[in-house]
Amino acid sequence: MAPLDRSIVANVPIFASFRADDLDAILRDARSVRYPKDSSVFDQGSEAHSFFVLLHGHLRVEKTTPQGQQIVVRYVSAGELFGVAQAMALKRYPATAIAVVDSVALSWPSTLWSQLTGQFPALAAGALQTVGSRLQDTQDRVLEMSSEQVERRVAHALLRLAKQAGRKVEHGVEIDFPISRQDVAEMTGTTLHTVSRILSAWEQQGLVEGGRQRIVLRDPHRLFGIAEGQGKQDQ
Amino acid sequence: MAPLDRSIVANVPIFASFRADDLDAILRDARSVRYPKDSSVFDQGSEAHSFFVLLHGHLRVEKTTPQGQQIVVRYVSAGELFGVAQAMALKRYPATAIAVVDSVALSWPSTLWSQLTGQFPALAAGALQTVGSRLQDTQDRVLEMSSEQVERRVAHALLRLAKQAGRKVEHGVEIDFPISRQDVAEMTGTTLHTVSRILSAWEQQGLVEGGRQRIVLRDPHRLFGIAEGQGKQDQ
DNA sequence: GACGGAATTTGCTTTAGCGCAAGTTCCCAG
DNA sequence: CTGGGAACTTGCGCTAAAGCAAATTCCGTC
Repeated sequence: MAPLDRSIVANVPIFASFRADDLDAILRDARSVRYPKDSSVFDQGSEAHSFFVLLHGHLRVEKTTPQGQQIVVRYVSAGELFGVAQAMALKRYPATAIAVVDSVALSWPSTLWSQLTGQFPALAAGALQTVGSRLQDTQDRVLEMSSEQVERRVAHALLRLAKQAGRKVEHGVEIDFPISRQDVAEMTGTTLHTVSRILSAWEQQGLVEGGRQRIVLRDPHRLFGIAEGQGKQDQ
Repeated sequence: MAPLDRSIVANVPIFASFRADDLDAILRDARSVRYPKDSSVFDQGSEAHSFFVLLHGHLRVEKTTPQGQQIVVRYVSAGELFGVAQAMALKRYPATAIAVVDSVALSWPSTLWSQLTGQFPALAAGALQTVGSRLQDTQDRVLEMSSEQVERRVAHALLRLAKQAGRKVEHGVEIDFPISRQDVAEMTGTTLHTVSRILSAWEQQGLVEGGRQRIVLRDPHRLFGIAEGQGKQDQ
């Protein structure tokens, strides 16, 4: 295995506060792995053998019921810690992570978690923050699903995606990875039909621009208005 | 402040693995506070001054949108760690915690968190587990809200409540604190009307027994059937 | 022991958005 | 460049559950 240079994690927030030699020590146990588009990094229900940091690309994390119903839990972007099941005392991964574009991740054996956190308390603190902010996001999502109608939820979802993985293009912000209507439906608790209808309507009004697995926000500001509920009285 | 004896945390899982003298050290900085029924332990948006362990009673944790829509995030039972906002790098509490019965909690100043976790790594590990399992629960809730209809969600919610805070009574399991139809609605993302209708129907069938802020499960097994979707074809 | 308010029940009406079905478009593979 | 399948669109009918409204029950209080 080629030794990993610490420069590769320069943009990983969780390692930002680490000293150079500590970083080297941590990276000694890491492996860098390439995940081609549409391959899985880990699968729901399989043994939680590793934890990861994403270096390049984007992952979709999805969760399926025994009956086959599926949701998109979240998207992972470069620099994020993920797959920390072991740290939460889980033996198995509670969800599946799929690369939506060619991606690269660092991985460590789960067995090292307790050793590393013992040695580097900042790692435990960082993980707690990561998990905490995910908890916040998920609770906000519950609140949203309880109180907002579908159109507003979709608007919120798109704005969040744009913020997390938006790329400025000529006439707006494009979501920087392939995403289908079905994916948006699974993020917002609705059906691909309803998402398609909503996006079509928005496209009419010049709010977004669609395409096959492609969404461009042309007017994020007005979209924000819809997300906040100011969208219906004046239109 | 009276010194706290370590016996009072005998039933707190997060402290289970601690040595007696470490426990004493931790308890030196703790305060024991009584919260009468309906009083708040902390309020959404206020400064996260403390973190807590619940010794006696039950709390309802609720979250409100700027527009006033509210959900019940969860119920806290004795022995649980809560209010760890600071540990997740939050300056303010993201929700409100209300005592639903007279309750007692230990509290520590948030400022001690980093010091204590530095000194006792098991505390950080325990917090990570706590937050992790909450994240799991919340994600399951999203999955449930996306894929199940209201009746099944209510069944799931009641079964969870019974498991967490059920008390065996003559003809079933009673939820051991006052809980209104409105509360159940806010746990399941529906309205009190719908919950009332569902409970009335179940009462007809002898599945539950209602009352003012009171729910007794008379036939948890059949309720489980409904929760899992086997409830509709044979009835 | 009557009063007042909160909690609950229940009927009726309405509707958002789901399910089904039938296209259409677009991309990739051969 | 042609065929096939996946992604997407769109129309239509239906229903679960929300919204609205009005009783009714229950409990603590004065």
